[in-house]
Amino acid sequence: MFAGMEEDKQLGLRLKLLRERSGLSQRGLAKATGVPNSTISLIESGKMNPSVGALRRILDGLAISLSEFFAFQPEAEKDVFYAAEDLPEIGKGGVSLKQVGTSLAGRAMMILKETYDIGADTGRVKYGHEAEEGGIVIEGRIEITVGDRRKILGPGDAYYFDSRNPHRFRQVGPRKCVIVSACTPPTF
Amino acid sequence: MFAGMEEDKQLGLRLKLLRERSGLSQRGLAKATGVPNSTISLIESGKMNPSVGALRRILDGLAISLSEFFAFQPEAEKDVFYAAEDLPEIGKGGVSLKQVGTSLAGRAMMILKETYDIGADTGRVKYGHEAEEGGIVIEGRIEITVGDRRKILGPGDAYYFDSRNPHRFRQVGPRKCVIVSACTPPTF
DNA sequence: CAAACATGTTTGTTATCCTGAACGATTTGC
DNA sequence: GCAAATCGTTCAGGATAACAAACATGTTTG
Repeated sequence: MFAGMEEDKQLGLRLKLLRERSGLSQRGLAKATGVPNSTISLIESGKMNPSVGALRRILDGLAISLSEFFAFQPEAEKDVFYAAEDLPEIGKGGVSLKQVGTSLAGRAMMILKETYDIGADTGRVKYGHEAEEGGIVIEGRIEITVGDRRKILGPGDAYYFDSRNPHRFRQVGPRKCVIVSACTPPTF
Repeated sequence: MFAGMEEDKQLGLRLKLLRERSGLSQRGLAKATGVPNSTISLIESGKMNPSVGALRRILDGLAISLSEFFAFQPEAEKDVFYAAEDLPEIGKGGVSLKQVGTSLAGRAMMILKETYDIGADTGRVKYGHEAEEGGIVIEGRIEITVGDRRKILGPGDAYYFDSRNPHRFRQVGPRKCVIVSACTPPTF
């Protein structure tokens, strides 16, 4: 036995739902993808933890990308309003990120309220992450480095860049820095 | 050898970038997740096609969901800083919109700093195109109506909705309201 | 310089994914 | 009514992912 049995069950149910939605049987999907029906059965019943490659081949037959598959939420209730204290918070090393929405799943973008403590520094980030990213400084000052460009921004100043560029955020000055930013996942 | 070698290379590269972004070594991530460093090495170098479960355990250590991971795409180019006074401003009836970026062209989203004077009201707005819109209240209070839902938000509170729904923003309380928001542009 | 540490890589061994084939249970056709 | 077809499931096997330990190469430290 292995650890992630519960997660495998969920993954299987998700696949089953998507397969049935497209009107295919396990064998039909097997034929379309070259993956044996037994594999599909085991995955759907949560008895197997598939490899990414196998899952990809199966999803190809459903014309679904891995990104879409994992973003898919059968019963996703999309909230509209979020109280300040309910925003999920991600903290690491003097940087606090408050995230609008519980997850990127099904969202065109993620909005963050970022708080940088005195001296906080994201470190030199060799490579970027999401697709595009921008924001406005609310209070305090921050030094932002994007590629070979560097600038110190204060309240009201803004930035917008392709976040696949290497970038670094470093708080400067006597008070903490607050930024509201947004970043987008690529459609892929 | 197996078929999806190229895909595994990309997957590995992606993981490597994300790991390095968070400043962890292979061994550091291994320790944080319980997954051996050798496994991480093999995955990153594209020599292995990991199971979903293993990948999930690894990504847990990076605080990244599978959904976010597969939505991630490396590449690069384009960046800009904007001084507060250079932000293009659109004003109409007590509402001031400061727009990050001079043009929407080629941008995945538009970021706005919205200032609502006392009593300002957008009236009912409905976008024809498919778009999403969200934001965080910085100061003051505002009543937001989306479809049949209505709520008054204060500093730190947030919202996110499909902007095809009719929506309305109305300042309330004794002081002007400032919001930083983001919305997706029309898909041309 | 040498010892100690850190990094990513490679090597066996074990666990398990993946497969083709066989199995019961329904449904369809004549 | 009895094949024939279709459905999802289960079962041994070869293939390979996952693991622990050793390896190679810097980098830091005394």
